[in-house]
Formats: sequence, C-alpha cells, structure tokens
Amino acid sequence: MARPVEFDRTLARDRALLLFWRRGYQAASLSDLLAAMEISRSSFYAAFGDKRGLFLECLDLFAERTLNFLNGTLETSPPLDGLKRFFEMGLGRMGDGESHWGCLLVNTSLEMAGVDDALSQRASAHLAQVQAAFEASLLKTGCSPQKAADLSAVLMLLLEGLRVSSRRALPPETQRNQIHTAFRIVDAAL
Amino acid sequence: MARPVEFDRTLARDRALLLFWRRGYQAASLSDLLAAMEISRSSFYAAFGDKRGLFLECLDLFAERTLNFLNGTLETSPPLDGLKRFFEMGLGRMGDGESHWGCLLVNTSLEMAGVDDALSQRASAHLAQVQAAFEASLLKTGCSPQKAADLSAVLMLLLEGLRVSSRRALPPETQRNQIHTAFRIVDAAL
DNA sequence: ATAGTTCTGAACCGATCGGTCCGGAATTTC
DNA sequence: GAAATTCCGGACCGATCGGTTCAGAACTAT
Repeated sequence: MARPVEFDRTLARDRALLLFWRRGYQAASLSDLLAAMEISRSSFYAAFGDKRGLFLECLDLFAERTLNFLNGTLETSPPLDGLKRFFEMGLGRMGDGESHWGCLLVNTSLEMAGVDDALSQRASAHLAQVQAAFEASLLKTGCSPQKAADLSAVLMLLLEGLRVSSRRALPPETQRNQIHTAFRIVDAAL
Repeated sequence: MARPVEFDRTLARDRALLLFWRRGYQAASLSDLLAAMEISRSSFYAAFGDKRGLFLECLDLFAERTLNFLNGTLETSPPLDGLKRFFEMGLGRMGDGESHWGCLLVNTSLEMAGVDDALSQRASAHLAQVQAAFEASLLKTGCSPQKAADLSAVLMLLLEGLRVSSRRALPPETQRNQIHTAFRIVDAAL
C-alpha cells in the first residue's frame, strides 16, 4: 500500500528533551526544536500534537529516568553511598553538555510557576517522588520514621541546591566539595 | 516653564520588580509590565531604556535589598540565629504574595542560563556575595577558615533548596521543618 | 492668555511566536 | 508500470513579541 517508514520518534523525542533541558520550555522555540529533532514541522505536529504535549512527555520521561537511576544506585550500594552517587550524577568536566544544565524537574518547577502552574506542579510532584525514594532508603538503614522524614526533606533541599549549583555552572570540584561536606554532616546526624 | 510632574519612577520600578519576581523575565511581557507599573509605553522607554535594562536594575536592586536584610539579621543576633532568621525570610501564610515566589536571584540564574548568560551570571554573582556574607559570619563565630568555607557552601545549598521549595509552593510549615532540621544538623557540625 | 516643555495614548513597525495547510516527492503494494 | 498511502518543505495564518514614533493633552512660568 503505502510508505511505512517513519522517522525515529524516540530519537526525535530524546533530542527535544536535551534542548528543553538546556534552554528551558519558553526559550526553546518551535524552530529550535525542529532543527534539533531533525524533523519537519508537519511531522512534528503529526507525531507530538503540540509543543506543550511534547514537553510534558519529555518531563515525564526525564522523571522516569531519574527515578530509575536513583533506584539503581540505591540497590547496588549501601543506602548512603548510593545516595551520594545519585547526588554526583552528571558531574562531568566543566563545559561539557548535560553537566551544567541542572535538573529539568527543578528548572521546570521554577520556570513555569506562575506561568503554567500545571507544568510546574507536575515537575514538583516528580520531585516529591524522588524525596519519597530518599525516605524509603533511609528507613532501610534502620533509622526512625521521624528521622527518615526529616532527613529526606533536608536531602531534597541539598539536592535542589546542588542542581542550582550545576546550572549556575559552578566548577565541578566546587560541587564535589559541597557534596562531600554535605554528606559528612548528614552522616553525623544519622 | 514646563510640566515638571513625573510619575514615580521608584514606585514603577518596584512594581516591575514584583512582576519579574512572580513571573520570571521571559513570561513578563511588556504589556504585563506596563499594566503593573501603571505607566504608558512611551514613559517606559523614556525612563528605563528597554525591558532588559529595567530587569537588570530590578535584579541588582533585589540583590542589594537581600544583602541589606542579611547583614541586618547578622548584626542584631548571634550569627547562627541571624542566619536562621534570614532563611525564614518571606515565610508568610500560603497563598499570599511574595511568600511563594522563591528568590529572584535563584530564579533568574536558572531561567536565563543558556538563554542570556550575562543575566544568569550576574544573578549567580549576587548569590556568591550572599555566600561570602555567610562565610564572614561563620568566621566571626570563631570556627576555622576551612570550616567556614565548607559550611557556607553547604548553607548556600540549603538556601537555594529552600527557595526552590518556596517557589514550588510547599506548605510554609513544611519549609519551617526543613529549616529547623537543617539548622539542627548544621549546628551539630560546628 | 501665551509660550514652552513634558507628558502619554494610540497607531504603527518588523520579527517571531505557535500552529495549520497543501502540493508534490517518496515509497510501498498490486 | 500504476495506484495508494505517507511523508515533508514551504507557504501561510493570526497573535503577540519588544520597540518606535508622533500628535496632542497636560501643566508650569511668564
């Protein structure tokens, strides 16, 4: 019958995610996106609906990958080491790629608050899931439920701060020091 | 000779600052700004040059006020109490005004990274000044220079995380708990 | 009043925004 | 080959963006 070959939707989506991550939702224009995704305008609307729909998909995908990575590190290491590995995720050399784009969830939650609250709150909800994973992991270390709740909230504070540091493009070794000091004092509080 | 009455430039600027704070740079359109500032388009360009110029002015003003407030709390209280008061700044009831707009410096640093790096870095530099004030305050408590540097970096992490929590509109009592727990473990590390 | 100066509402500008549409090229089945 | 189907480049859409211009209202000093 007809031409079956489609462009690679997954690849296009991943490329879009990178652009949204780097530039944010508003500053990533349709033209930018199409160029990055290497597909035509028509294909874009056929495959993804509209810009906001694509972004939502990217946001959820980012959250899913983040949670997967977190659960991965938590399984294969003692909880606190795994946590630390998660915090150090994406600490490359300065100037290369994703390493100074921060966290899409944090970025979006801030950028879209007061602009598109549904997007902001969705990102925020994903962050809450991450915090819940922190808490579950702390509980497994055998500390009290109260302490697990309190400490996971502070860990989330530290994580957010660290992703801000990342997007501010502070030198990786500065960030490493921040992580090291932070975990030293968290460790002492356990 | 001529009509001397000017509109209140300071008032207009302050109103603009509030809008930028709430909505961010990109999402605050000229029309929005003019409506909020209650001045005409022509007066706007005569008095402020352009949107970016006005924003820069607001950003610096916000930083100045923030540093003033911080130095105020640090003078009138024991350093760590003053720090805590600074962290609790702007914790009103939920839903009222500035209390869930986060920090303009953090917001801007994230929003404009990769979009207008000059703006992002200027905000980041202001944040660095805040951290320097932390460090100076810690030194006055008599702790070692090394410890002051490390702890001020972690305090900045916590502050940034807290301002993210604020813009995420987490309940104020949740934020209060975060602050309380954070300072408990920082205190223990001193 | 009049002259002199500063104000501002509104019209206007080109550029870009996100989104739609269509005609022709590409690729398959028959 | 022809017919059927899906692809996509490019033209096009109204809306809005940030920014400019100007005529005339508003106000003061004389």
